Amino acid sequence: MTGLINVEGSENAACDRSQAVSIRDVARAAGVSHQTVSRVINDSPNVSEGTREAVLATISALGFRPNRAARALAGGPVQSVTVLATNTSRYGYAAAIQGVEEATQEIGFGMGFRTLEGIASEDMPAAVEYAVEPAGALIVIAFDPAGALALECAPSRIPTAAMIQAPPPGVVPRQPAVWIDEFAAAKQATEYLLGLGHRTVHHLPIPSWWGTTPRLAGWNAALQQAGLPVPALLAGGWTAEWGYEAASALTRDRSVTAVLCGNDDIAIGAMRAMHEAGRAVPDDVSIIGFDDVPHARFVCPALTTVRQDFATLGKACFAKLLEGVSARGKVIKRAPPQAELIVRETTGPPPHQTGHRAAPTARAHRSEIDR
Amino acid sequence: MTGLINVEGSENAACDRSQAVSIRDVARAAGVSHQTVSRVINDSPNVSEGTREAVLATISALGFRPNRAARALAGGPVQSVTVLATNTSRYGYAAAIQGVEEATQEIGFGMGFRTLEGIASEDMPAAVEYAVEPAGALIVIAFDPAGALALECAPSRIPTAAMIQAPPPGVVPRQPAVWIDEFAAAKQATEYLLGLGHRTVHHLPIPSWWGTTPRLAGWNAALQQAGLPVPALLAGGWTAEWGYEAASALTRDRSVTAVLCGNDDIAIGAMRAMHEAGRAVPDDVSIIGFDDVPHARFVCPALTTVRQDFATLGKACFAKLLEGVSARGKVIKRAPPQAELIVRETTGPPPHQTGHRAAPTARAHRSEIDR
DNA sequence: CTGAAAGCGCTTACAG
DNA sequence: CTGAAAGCGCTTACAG
Repeated sequence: MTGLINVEGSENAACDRSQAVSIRDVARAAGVSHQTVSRVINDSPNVSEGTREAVLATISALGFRPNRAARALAGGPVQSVTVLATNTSRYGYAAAIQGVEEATQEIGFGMGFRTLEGIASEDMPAAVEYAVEPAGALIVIAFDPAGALALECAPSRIPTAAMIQAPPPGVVPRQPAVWIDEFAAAKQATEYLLGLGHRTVHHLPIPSWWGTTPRLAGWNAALQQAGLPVPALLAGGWTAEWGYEAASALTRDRSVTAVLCGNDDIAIGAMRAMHEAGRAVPDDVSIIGFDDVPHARFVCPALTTVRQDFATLGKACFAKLLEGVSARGKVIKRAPPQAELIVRETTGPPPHQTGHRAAPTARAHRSEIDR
Repeated sequence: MTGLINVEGSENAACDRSQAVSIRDVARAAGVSHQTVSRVINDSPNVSEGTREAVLATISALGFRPNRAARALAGGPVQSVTVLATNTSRYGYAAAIQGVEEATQEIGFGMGFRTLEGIASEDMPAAVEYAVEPAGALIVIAFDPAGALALECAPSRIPTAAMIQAPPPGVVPRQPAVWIDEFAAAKQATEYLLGLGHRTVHHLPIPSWWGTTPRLAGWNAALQQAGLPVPALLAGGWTAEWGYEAASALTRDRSVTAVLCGNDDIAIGAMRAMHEAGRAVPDDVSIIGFDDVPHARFVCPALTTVRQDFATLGKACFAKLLEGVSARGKVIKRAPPQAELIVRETTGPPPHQTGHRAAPTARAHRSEIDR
C-alpha cells in the first residue's frame, strides 16, 4: 500500500488515508526495533535524542497512529475514559460532557459514553463494569441518584473521578471528585432576594438523595441567618414541566413573592405557571434559576440565575482523574469553577412595597440587564 | 481469585466485581476449548445446542465479559461506534447522541464520542481517522459544515452512517444516511402562517453550505406556490444570540408580520428582539421555531414550532449503520421520524386584519395551547 | 460440530 | 540506550 505520504495528487487528497501503519513498519523504515518505537510513542526517557527524532520523523512521514486496542490489550497506560451520566440532553450534563471531551481530545485520550437511564439498580454494577474500555478510566456525573449509584458501583480497580454535588462540610468523598460550590451561590442568591425586601424566599429544589443539596442548604442558611422561618419544601424535580407543576401549587399563596429554583428549567416552568396564574414576574413574584442555560438571557423577562460553568467542571474532573493515573504528558490542572449570580430581569422588590426599594447590592454581582 | 459467584456475602455485594474472567477460564470450567467459547459468544451456528447451553451457563456463572480490545485486535466484528458531532450541548445534537446511545446499549455496542469544534479543515482527516476505535464504526452528525466535512473525510474502510439535512430531490447521498423530511414541515408551517392571513413570511435560516436547507426550501416553495415574492435572506446562524441579532434587523420593517425560524433557539432570540422593540408576539408578529426543545412550551408566549424527534433519528441512523455491517443479533429497523407542526401561542393573524381571521386549518396540526 | 495453531499490534519485563 | 522474547484476550482459518 503506497501513497501514504504523497497525498497531494489524489482526488480528495485531504480526505483519503489508507490502512494501518504498524509499529513494525515504522521500526523498519527508521532502522530500529519496534520496541524502540514503542518507547518513543510512550515518551520513555530511555531513548537517545537522535533516535527519538528519527523515529518521530518516520512516524509522521508514515502517518502512524498507535492502535488503541493493542495498547490496551498489551497492558499499556490508561488512554481512554468513559463518561457515565443519566442522560445527554440535560444542559448541565451535556456541557460537562463536552468539557470532558475537549480535555480528552487535548491529550489524545479516547472518550466513550454511556447513559444510565433505564438501568435497574441490580444491573448497575454490570453496566458500569461493561461500560469502561479494557484499559480505560471512568468519569461519572453523579448529580442525581442514578449517577451516585453508578459511582458507588465503580470497581476500585478502575481509575475513577466524579462530578458531584458538593458534599456537606466534613464529608470527604470516597472517590476523587470535583464540584461547584453552590452553597455560597445559593446563599448569596437568597440574600439578594431578601435584600430586595422579600419577607421570605421559597425554594423549588432539584432532587436530593441524602436529604439536602448544596443549593438547598445555602438557601436554608440564608434564611436562618436572617432569622426567618424556612418554608416547606416539595420533593425535587429537574424539568420545566416539574417546575410548572410545583410552582402552580405555590400560585395561590400570596406570601410567595420570591422563588429560588434548583435550575433554570424549573425556573422557566415556574415563570410559565406564574404567567398563567396572572402573577407578574418580577412585579408580583421574583424568580431566580440556577445554571444559566444559553437561552436564559433571552426569555422574557430575562432570567436572573446563578451561572455554573459545567464545561470547566468537566475539564477539572478529567484533570482530577489524571492525577491518579500514570499520566504521560503535562496535565493542566484546573480548579473547579465558581458559581456566579447573574442579575437580569426576573428579580425585583416584592409587591405592596411602597417607596424604599432596598437598593440591590449591585456591586456584589454581575448585571446583564443591559446586554 | 475466588468469590466471583458467591456475591451475596460481601458488604456491598451488588457493587463488587473482581477482575477479568477470560475465555479460557470459561473453557476450562465448561470443559471445552476456548474456540468453542468464542463460537458461542459470537453466535456461530456451528455449536451443538448442548454445549452452547453449558457454555452460556458457565459464562453467566463466572460473570464473563468479552474483552473488547482483544476482540477488536483479533479482527472480530464491529462492536463499537463513535459519534462525531460539532458539539454536545446543542439540543438536536444532544438528543440525537442520546438516541444513538440507547440503540448501541441495546445490542451491547460500545459508544465513543468526539467533538468537531476547533478542528481545522486540514486536520479533519486525521481527527476522523483517530476518533474511531480499531474495529469500530462511525456515525457523523452532519447537520452543519464541520459535520459535513467530517463525513467526507470518513475513510471508505470504516463503516459509516450519517444524520444529514435532507438532500435535494434527485441527489443521493454517498454514504448511508438518514434525515427528517423537513421540507414538507417547513412548507406546512409557512402555509399555516399564510392561511392565518399574513402577506408574506420571513425566514431566519440555519446555516447552509450548499446554498439551501430543506427548511429554507420548504419555506421558499410555499411562498412561490402562493405566488408571493420571497423576502431576502440573511446568512444563517444557530444560536439564540444570532436569532436576536438577525431579528433586531427585521424589527424596523413593518411588513414583517410572520417569521419562520430555522430552530427554536433562533426563535427565542427573535422573540426577545421583538419584545425589546415593542412588537408583540403574536399580535404584531407571529413566530414559528423548529425542533420543539423541551422548554418551547413553557416560554411565554409558548412557542409554535415544528417538532423533530432527534432521538429517534439517532436510532434510525444506528440501524442504518448496522445494515452495512455483519450485524449479529436482530437489528430493529427504524424509520426516520416525521416532523410535525405544533401550534401554540406565538402564531396568530397579522395586525390590522379586521374581522375575517382566516380559520386556522387546525385539523392539520396538533395544538397544545391547552396543555 | 470441535480442537490445535497462528496472529492481531502493541506492551511490559529481560538481557545486553 | 537498545534489541530479542513472551504475552495481553480474543479471532480467524485449518484440520479433523
